[in-house]
Amino acid sequence: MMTDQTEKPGRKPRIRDAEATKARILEAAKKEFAKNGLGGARVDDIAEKAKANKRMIYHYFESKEGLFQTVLEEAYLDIRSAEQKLNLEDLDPTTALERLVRFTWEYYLRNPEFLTLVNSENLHRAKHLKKSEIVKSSSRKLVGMVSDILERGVKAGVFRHGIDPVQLNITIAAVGYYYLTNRFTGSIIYERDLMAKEALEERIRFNIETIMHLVAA
Amino acid sequence: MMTDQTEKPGRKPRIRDAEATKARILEAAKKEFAKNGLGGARVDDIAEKAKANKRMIYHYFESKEGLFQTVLEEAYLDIRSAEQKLNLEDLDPTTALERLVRFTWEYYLRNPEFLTLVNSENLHRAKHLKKSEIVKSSSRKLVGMVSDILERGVKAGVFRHGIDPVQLNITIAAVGYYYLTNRFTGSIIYERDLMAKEALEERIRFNIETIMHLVAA
DNA sequence: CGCTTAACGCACTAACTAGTTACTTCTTTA
DNA sequence: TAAAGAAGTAACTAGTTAGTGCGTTAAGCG
Repeated sequence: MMTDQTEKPGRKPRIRDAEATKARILEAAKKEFAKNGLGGARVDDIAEKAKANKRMIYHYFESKEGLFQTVLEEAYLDIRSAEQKLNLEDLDPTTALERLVRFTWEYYLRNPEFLTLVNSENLHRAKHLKKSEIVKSSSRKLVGMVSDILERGVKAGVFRHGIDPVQLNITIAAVGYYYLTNRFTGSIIYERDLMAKEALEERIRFNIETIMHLVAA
Repeated sequence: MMTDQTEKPGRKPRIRDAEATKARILEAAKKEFAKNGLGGARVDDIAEKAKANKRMIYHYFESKEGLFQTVLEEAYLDIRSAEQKLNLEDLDPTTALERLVRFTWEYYLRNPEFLTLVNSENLHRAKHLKKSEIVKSSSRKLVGMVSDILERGVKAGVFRHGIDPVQLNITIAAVGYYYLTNRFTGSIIYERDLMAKEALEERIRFNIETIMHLVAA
């Protein structure tokens, strides 16, 4: 059936912008996947919230899983690129390490979707991330950064010798990640509001202490 | 329609055992929820794997969410009860703390469903756990245990003063939990098999070091 | 032994869900 | 300016899914 739209003066002509539509879909998808997981997210809801047609999702991303993979990859690239911008190599080792711990904490705090996306990906045994070569190479840089800080610290006599940069990296992530991803069950188990302003401040202080005691000479 | 079963000599009469059926359903549900999350798990699959009829799930647990809540509650009670059996109050503070760190790690390692169930519950903002009074009270005992170890350690001059037992508790959980729940993405990011025997041994050693340095006087 | 109660099972439904078909409409460029 | 191709849409399909209605069967008890 044909509708003669020139007859209706009130209708707005659709503005076409592939990149903008793609970006809206990705943003909506990130929120939905983070809120409900890969299995719980609904393609129809994502389309609606992106103010796009569902068909466009399949046009740009092939499938729901293809969309998830893109969302996940972008999330990893975002945190890795933010880490690069810290310029830790220009700071003395102690300051650099503290800054990384603080950054990691604040990134998780401001981007809680990242935590949920990673959890979702682990539920699926990382089958989407496996395919992403660029995420691997950007992660290598992060390990290199921490490795460099450790070496400089040992040379300066402020850090102890023999710490594995990968283990340290994991631990820096762990002390923030666990607290924040489990903030709901944690608030019940420990009977305090883990997301209260003072609680958050106390936690980052504690985390910095933990890491500093761990590396101290 | 009526089937005269006395005519068929080969058929085995169903053995009726409400408790056993309930237990089989719970066991199957734990596995399914852990594998696929609350949203991804299928009630039909749970029924099949429990060798029970789907109708029984609704008979005993009212709904899929009711079943999830029971599974989750049992999981928490199991770890809390295992912690109680450690008898940490009979050990000197340093040994007691190391034992708790090791126990937590090994529990997570042997019961990976626990990690996934907790993740799933946090995706749902802990709405099921909120209702469970018994989980709260058993968690209070855990914090009390750590609190006691810390106090004894300070008195004995081996631990430093002023450490918050809740923060310590969270950190002990964190360093194991993060590593294991993110073992799939972690193995890609850090380009090593995090679940290899030596990797696991290295990690528990590192975690004990982390906690010991943190509390050391 | 017969009766009640609780365990159990089949077959169904109403709502949902990922993905598709078959179009229309806008934009660019030869 | 016309044609081609890309962006966008609505309605549909085939398969799933949580939850139920209702009948059957075993076990315990007076």
